[in-house]
Amino acid sequence: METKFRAYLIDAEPAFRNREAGVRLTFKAEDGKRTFAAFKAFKPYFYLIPESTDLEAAREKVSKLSAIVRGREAKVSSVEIVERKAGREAVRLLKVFCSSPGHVPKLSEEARAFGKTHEYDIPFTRRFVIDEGLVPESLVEVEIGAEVGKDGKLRKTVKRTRQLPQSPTLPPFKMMSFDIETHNPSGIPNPSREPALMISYAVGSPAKDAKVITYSKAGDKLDFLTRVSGEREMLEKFAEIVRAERVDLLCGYNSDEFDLPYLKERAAVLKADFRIGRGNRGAGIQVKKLGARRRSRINGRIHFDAFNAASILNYVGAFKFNRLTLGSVFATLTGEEKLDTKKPDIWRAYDAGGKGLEHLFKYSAADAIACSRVCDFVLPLQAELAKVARMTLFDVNRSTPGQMVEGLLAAASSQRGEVMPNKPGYATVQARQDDAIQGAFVKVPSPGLYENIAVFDFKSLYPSIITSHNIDPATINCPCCHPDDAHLSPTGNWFCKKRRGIVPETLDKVLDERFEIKEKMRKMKKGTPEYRQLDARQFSLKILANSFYGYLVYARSRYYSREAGESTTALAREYIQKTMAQAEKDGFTVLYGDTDSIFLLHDGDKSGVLAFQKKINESLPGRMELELEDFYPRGIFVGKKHQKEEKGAKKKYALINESGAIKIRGFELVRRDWSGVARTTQRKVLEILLKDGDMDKAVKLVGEMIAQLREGKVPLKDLAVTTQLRKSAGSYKVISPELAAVRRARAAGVKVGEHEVIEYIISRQGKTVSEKALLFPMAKEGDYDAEYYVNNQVLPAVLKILVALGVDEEDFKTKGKQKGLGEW
DNA sequence: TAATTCGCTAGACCGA
DNA sequence: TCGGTCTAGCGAA
Repeated sequence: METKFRAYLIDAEPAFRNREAGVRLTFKAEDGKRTFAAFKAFKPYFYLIPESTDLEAAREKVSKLSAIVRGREAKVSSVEIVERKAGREAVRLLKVFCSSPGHVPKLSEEARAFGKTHEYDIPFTRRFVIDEGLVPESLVEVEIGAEVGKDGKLRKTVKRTRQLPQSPTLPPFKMMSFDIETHNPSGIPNPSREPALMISYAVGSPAKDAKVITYSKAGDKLDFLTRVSGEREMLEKFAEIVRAERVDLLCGYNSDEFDLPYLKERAAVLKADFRIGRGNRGAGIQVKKLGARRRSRINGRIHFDAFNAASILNYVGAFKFNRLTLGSVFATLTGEEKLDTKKPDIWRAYDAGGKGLEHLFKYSAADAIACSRVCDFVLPLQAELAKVARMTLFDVNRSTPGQMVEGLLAAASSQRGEVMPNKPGYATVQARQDDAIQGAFVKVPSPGLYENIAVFDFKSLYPSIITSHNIDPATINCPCCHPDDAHLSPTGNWFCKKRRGIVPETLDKVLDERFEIKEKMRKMKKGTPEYRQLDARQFSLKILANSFYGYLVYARSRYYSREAGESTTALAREYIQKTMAQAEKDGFTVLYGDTDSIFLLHDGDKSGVLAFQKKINESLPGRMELELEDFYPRGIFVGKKHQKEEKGAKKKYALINESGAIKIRGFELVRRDWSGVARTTQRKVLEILLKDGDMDKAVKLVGEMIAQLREGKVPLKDLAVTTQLRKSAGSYKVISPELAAVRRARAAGVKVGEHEVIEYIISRQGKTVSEKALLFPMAKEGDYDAEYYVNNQVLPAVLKILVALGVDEEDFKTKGKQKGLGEW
């Protein structure tokens, strides 16, 4: 029996058959109807560059290597002599095969006695995907054969795979989201003793409704409940549903760390039949420690943790979430509110029963739906990241940007016939972290109100510098080029003009593809599934492109080069400063600039501005390009807090464009660690000044706000300051207001987790700000220190703006008094 | 085992 | 009580 067809390769796991190493590949048929897995044999290996020039002799010795791995003998299975490039050199070296992926670490360590080892730490399935030329989560042609095993059963084997041209489509996964609620009066989840109370789930994408499995007898009017007789039955029911629905992708929120490990342990405690995976392999959940976190794999299905996706996207700046809770992420992505409940209320509501418990059922169902919606949002992006980085969706969902860039470079290295550089050891990492690389140039602005501003920025500045100057750890100061005839950097280093480095070459491809996609998208109808997937693809390429510079100077990078990094930023500073100088020469006033942007004052004649842009672009090398961001009729810059001079504050400005859209950066109003009252007042003042330029109106508004504060009318939610304790509460040197508030709350018995994002207000009780700080849940409506909010929040936020626009500070305060607003 | 540096600001802390 | 310095957090790019 042999069949050939087209299917999506959706997962790859290490596997064995008849003691032979290989991978278990999971495919989803192109029409979405069938999911199936098959085995393909694949031998793990590593490279050895022997010290001795006698390769044959080295090969003899290495083939006899053995080691003890977990009490058993591990032997080298075979050794080949191959040719690869390492750095600038072409070398002949040994490719050492082992019989199990688990033997590679030990055997490569033994092999170090004979020379330098490489690529011994490339994850096995990633190695397979690259060597086989496959792109995970995309369509492949696959030939499946069947053979009869020793036990007489028929087993599917992958005979051959062929990668098909990539198209941006999401594999037709059968999706299911889920969420659990647990009983934890102590505040700390304890799966060995405390039961899981309910499991909610939602099937499909988009999921229409959620169901809740429970063994509670309450809530008989709720039609979305599935009742079972006990906790064990609940677990078994859930596993049964996952199997019956033939789920490919099970999505949770923080389920790597919480839900799945919890269920796994409950199943063990209760001896439940919890076969949630595919195949007959026990519970089917494997929980592995991954640094400080855990990751949970389900055999034969993709476990997708939307929390991981949200936190990475937040980290790289693709999205900005206030908090990484499901509710907050859901609200930011969909603009909707989710039914909420406080954590301690869960077990209380459950124990109390009645209405509270009904609310809890609804809350749990809402969580499953919210999780499903978040997943719908981030999944296309993660799938495209997986394709670009050549990792499975499961892996990419747990990867940092650094690991994704590394995945991409690993594939490029193999294609170029190179051996990858090794990861640095502990001492090297430490040394690399010692002193910082000089970064960007930021021009000091002068405070004031300006008219006719044009803003330019260099398109993908660092990536375009890297590709246009061939910046790479292996092209730096090459012996084949004379510095005068190479790409020269202000640091004195030069980069080869004859051979392309792996970093610029790979980055170039990423940028080229993104450009092509954006071009294609311009001609398409927006909102179609195809358009959305293309958008996800271009976005994932953007994220990756922007991570290359970071990877070059990241201490754990395989392609680290301090000099290459320094050259990138030095060139960036040079380009922006030269462009600014040219602008001045051409009669413009340069207002401001930060890293890759330039703010010019012009006389209202846009053609002059465009002519300047054209001239600059003609002088730029490679793919470097100066883009016109927008024209702004008005803009405001302010002074620094403690500075009498005329110098302005960097990274702080407000602009209004010709259609009236306002762009604000750096001001207190964009910062969560300022109160709502200060932020809204500042926003309104800026809007008035940018739109109507009416200073009296702005001043009046401030006065009104102050009066309201003093009358005690402002609600607590507008007074809360949000911040995070980024260290453990015990390790602080200085007791800040937020720390004091957390300590007070804990002393009163309120649970506050480490590193939690918290909100606090400044009450009237106490002398210093710290003494007055109270966590939001402990504060009482009306009990706030009005003078603090006037003098330390509202006034500092607006004064600098008013002063920058010519208001005299003393005069302003006197006027305030005359209008009967009290003293400040 | 989360790419980087630059910059602003607060409130605490400390010594005179 | 003051003014300078330090610690810490968040945002721009």
